[in-house]
Amino acid sequence: MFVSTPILHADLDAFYASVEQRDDPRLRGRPVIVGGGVVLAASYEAKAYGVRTAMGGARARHLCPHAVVVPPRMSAYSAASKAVFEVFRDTTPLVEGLSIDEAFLDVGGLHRIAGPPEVIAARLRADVLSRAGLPITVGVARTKFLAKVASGVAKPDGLLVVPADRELEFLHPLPVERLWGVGEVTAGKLHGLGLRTVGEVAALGEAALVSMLGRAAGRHLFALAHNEDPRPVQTGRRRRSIGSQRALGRRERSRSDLDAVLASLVDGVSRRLRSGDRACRTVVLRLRFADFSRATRSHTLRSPTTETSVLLAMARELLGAAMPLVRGRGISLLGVSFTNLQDDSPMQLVLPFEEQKPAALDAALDGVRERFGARSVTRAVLLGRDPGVSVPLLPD
DNA sequence: TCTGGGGTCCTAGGACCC
DNA sequence: TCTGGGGTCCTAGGACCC
Repeated sequence: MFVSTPILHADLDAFYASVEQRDDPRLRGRPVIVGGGVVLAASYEAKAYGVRTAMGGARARHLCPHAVVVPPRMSAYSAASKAVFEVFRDTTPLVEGLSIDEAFLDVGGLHRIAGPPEVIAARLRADVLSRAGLPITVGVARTKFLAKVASGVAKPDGLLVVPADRELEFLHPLPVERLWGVGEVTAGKLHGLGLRTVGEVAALGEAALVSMLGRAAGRHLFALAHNEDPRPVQTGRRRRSIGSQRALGRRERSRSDLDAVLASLVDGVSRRLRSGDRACRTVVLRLRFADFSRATRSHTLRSPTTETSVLLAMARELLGAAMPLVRGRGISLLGVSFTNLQDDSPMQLVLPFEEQKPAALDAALDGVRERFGARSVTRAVLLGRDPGVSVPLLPD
């Protein structure tokens, strides 16, 4: 049935809410909302009342007054995610995580030992339920894109296999919102042209889509509507940025309040940066104003760093420079993210440095760069002749 | 009834270099 | 004295996803 490699898209159902229902039997069968100010997750019992992720908490409680609202327990979700990904990796080594609660699994080559994909998928669902106690939906298709569409259609607690010879038959009647990458804005533009199904989009030319949505988005949508998606399942993809943000509400904040929030954000993200053995070159400051307009300011360092002090100084400078934007509007959110991440594996090299001259030091550092193929040196320590003496050199 | 927190990718203009 | 075309990097903004 599958001419080429079948791909599974495995997606936990209402993940945070399911973890809460698993851990507290009193919540089972009842509408559960995770998160207070805004809905982080809603159980399917709550979704039946129209409660949706990202909805304001007040509106959600209005729609479903008898819902149980629980505060998020991120560490529990993180542990649950680890357990589920273990099941994934016991199924196949070719696992590409997309987020905390979903992944692609390449099960090509497993046919002989594990059976056809629909059997592998059914067993995966049973294993996740028995080992992690969580319901999961699996979509199976020839491409990543179609597998994801299939799991979306099959939710909740479902399994849907799209046979290779019936792909367009499955895809074309679906509403355009089902397409990965079509959100509110794009759907609105398509609706404006009277296009409601994937098949209607497919009938449109690529040029028309490109002129409406831009080059990449237009081509992407055209390809997906024709079920063209050659992307392989990729293991070992690394995170490209890390960040943290904090909503500040409506209240006016003093400059020192803002600075304290900024310092705690930078401190937290820097720790995560170091614990992941990464270094950062670009610091991005994110602001949201009382009217919900947004702005970002960024700065790129000449060499990557892991030092909180350097990163905080950068963030402070960006905030200072952005203050004129704030005037009269008030800040409702402050965020910091680090991008342009590079490896900061603890590689060390000791070079003799006999000549006490700066040029010789530069040459030694160049030697380190060359040896590791590194673009920069983020930390260096001078060791004295007396082994008890060492002097750290700060990055520039 | 106001709107969280974590990410990805793309675009477009300008600086700079060859 | 005037001037092409291509490439990379940085910055700001925006759409989208879970």
